[in-house]
Amino acid sequence: MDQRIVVIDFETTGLSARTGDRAIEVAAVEIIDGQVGRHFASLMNPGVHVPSFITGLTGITNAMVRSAPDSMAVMRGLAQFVEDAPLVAHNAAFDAGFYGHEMRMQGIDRENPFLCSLRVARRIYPRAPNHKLSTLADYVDIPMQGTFHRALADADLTARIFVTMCGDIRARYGIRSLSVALLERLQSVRVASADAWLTKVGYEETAGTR
DNA sequence: TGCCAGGCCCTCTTTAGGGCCTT
Repeated sequence: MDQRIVVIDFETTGLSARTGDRAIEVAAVEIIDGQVGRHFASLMNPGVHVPSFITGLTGITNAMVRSAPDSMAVMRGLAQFVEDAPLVAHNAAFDAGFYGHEMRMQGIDRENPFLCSLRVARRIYPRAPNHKLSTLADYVDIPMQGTFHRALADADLTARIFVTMCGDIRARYGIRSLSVALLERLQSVRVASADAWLTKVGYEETAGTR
């Protein structure tokens, strides 16, 4: 894939922006020419309390958030880093919800398309024990660098898993031009028929170059 | 008062239910 894409991960106060939860940390990692490149990462202060459960899960404390830049500054920096790139997240519905919510709260108009590494993984690695980020890292033999449930470590790991998945798709099915559009199509193919669909796509691409 | 996320995905389905995944 020669298009610049950006992997994004939020740490938040809970599971839903709609019920008042807010982002407290964000990281974005770019992928260019199939290689992991620059990153953007920051804690952010939305002015809300961090629940003890979240501190236990992430290690992010109320003191850390209070001394962080406010949400406006961080989301502006994130918008500059992301630009108009397609975004990738593990369980994208979650991160897309917070991305849209936090951008709107700061008056920033962004409509980046999202790809879901979880949905792709379910189709490419149907035999994995499960499709949690940590399990997938073990399954494709990628070591974690950093701490789970911190934004930069999770985004970087997601980026390296995504690059590996794209490489496996190319190698397994003979697909050379692995575009964002093709991955969006793959996400909508039923899990049970993804293997046959990718085989067909690879065959058609090979036939088209003869 | 009682409840409190929500989209994806499979199956003992489709007039539904429950597990998976994210924090």
